[in-house]
Amino acid sequence: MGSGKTTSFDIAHRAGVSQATVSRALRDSPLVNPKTRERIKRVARELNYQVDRTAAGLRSQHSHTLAILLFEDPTTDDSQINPFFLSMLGNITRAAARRNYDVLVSFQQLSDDWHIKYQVSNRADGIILLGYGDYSGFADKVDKLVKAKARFVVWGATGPGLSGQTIGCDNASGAFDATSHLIKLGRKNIAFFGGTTHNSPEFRQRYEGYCKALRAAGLNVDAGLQFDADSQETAGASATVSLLESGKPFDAIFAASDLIAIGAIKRLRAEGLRIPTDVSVVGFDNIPAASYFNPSLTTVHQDTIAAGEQLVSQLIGMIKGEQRESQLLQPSLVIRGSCGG
Amino acid sequence: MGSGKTTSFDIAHRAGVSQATVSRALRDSPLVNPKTRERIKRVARELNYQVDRTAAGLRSQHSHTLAILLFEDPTTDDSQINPFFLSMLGNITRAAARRNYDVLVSFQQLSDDWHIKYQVSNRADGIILLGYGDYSGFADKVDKLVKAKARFVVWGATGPGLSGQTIGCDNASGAFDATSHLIKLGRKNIAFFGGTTHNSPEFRQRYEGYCKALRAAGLNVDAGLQFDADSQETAGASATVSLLESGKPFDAIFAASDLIAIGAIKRLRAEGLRIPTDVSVVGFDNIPAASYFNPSLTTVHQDTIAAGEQLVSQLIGMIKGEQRESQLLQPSLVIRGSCGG
DNA sequence: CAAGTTTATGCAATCGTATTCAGTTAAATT
DNA sequence: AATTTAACTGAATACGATTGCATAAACTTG
Repeated sequence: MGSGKTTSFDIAHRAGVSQATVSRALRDSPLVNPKTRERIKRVARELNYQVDRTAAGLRSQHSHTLAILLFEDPTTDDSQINPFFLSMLGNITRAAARRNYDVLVSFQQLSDDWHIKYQVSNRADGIILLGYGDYSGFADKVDKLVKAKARFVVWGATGPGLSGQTIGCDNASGAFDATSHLIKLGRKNIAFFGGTTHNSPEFRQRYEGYCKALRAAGLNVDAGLQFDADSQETAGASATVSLLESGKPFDAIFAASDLIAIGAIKRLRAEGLRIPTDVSVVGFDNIPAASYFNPSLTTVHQDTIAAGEQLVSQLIGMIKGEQRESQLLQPSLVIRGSCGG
Repeated sequence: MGSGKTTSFDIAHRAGVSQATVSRALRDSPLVNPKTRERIKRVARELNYQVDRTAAGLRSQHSHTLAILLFEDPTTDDSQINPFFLSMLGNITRAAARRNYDVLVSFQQLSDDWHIKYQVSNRADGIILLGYGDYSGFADKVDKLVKAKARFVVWGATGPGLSGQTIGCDNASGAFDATSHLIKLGRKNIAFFGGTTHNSPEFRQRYEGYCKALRAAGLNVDAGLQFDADSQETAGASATVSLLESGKPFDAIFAASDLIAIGAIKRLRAEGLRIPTDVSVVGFDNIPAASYFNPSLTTVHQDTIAAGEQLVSQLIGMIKGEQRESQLLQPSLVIRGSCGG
């Protein structure tokens, strides 16, 4: 008669069966007679009963929950979050929902002890790691995850020594296509904006794709045309300044992210250069703003819906004990106004 | 000597105390001797021990988790999620993280039994409801939440009969400012895009602010200049078509969302009209794309960082048993290119 | 019809922590 | 010195499900 919450005991009593049978019935166990099951379910519905997921989780040792860990550029502080990852986040959540998994979202600084926090504290059955940025020290922690037998998938590149499952887009191929397109348009001096050293493996792969395209067309790779930039808009602006100051001739820029491209275009405009007449620009990611920008931005599209779907299905597969291989998604070039032609 | 996970018993044994003391020490209870506490904490660290949140939650009956329920326009299916809400989502998560709360994200169709699902199943201590869209039947479910004594806050307007705590921006005031600005620029025939009837209370409030501004300037409110539109870009396009077909003269549009505004501008352009020379357009939300759009979009800015902060602090306050009042955030007009002047 | 199977069900033991209640010292008070 | 008080600690239990094991009834089968 307690005013407490309804438990499986209450509904067991009401249905004239044991609590164990209630538990089984609600989970559609074949062990319980169909008629009994229906009766139990009806009573449960009448009492607005819902299984206490905490208790269930404790007993069964899994939470039916996936954790998304989004690693932020520590530099970014209070500014808005990279729209590309927000979009990923949304699509992952949807994909998880389709499979009846809940999603726990968490922003992390790379310095944190995230590798312990979720692996052990039983909040999630598996982890999805998302993020650009400086991955130094990242591999170590991922290794700890592996050793702890945590289930997780990483979005991004399969870095050196990065064990575990990875879902990523074929950055090199996307960059190759983008650069080749610029070459096809007759551009000869194509600059690359995006870090190659301390930055993310994604950016490095994009640089490699860029180099490959140049070589494939018989053009020289001029290291002096590569400028560091993290994924922010401001980085695009400063890279542009560096480029201009270098005095090198250039007629195109391939930026490792849309935000970099946008930052660059704004800066170029401020200097009186016309896009795409004087300079062709191509970005990467195809964030929503890319199509709204003026000029609309030619960019490499990553299918975040497919990516979310893949990440989730991969991770859930691993949770269920299946053996899975890393996957590479094929990006596609979206041609818009910023490159001319 | 089980190979199982480390529990509080393991560390109790290792530290030569009881499990109860371990539990207390790790939670900084004043009941345990400082020296003992330090020793316990050290052992815990050595063993990489983390409290099992599931077990803790079961025992203490709270999860230290907030759930975000994002209500989607059922029309939207697989398209991308409204960037405004993605941004809210990000900022809420950050605000929650600052207070050491985890965040559970869930997309819901309004038809679902969400009102039961989270209220009872103990997944979250409190709920944040987000979403535009048709709120019919929404109030009922919110009432059920209230009756079930669920802790929750709603983002949006305090609708009729919408009990419970609400955090929202002052839509009427934002709309008033936006419309007044258009009037100040000399526009006389200002259309309004956004539903007034079956749509969200937010949109209705924005319409009211629009009307108020017209009246305050001694202008007529012409009901024929109001066109229904949900928050999507396509809706903006179709509203534009309707407006053009109506044959009414117009020199400005106030759209209830940025996406509507963008859809409208694209359509107007396709018809050969110049923005802002022929038609001034103002939006609402200040999504990232607004500043990138061509022409850059004049819009009403909602501070999503402050909103996230408010929602979380309010909700956690309620969870802790404090009495809280609904809050109204002040939006601000961001003047850009699309309105001229 | 006896023996073996299948089908449904209940009992009771977990899962790992938080917390109540009852000590056991050591310090303070009279 | 006797007694109260304060400061810690531990044993035991509760949280609400899941699940291995035992068992009874119903059903096959030779």
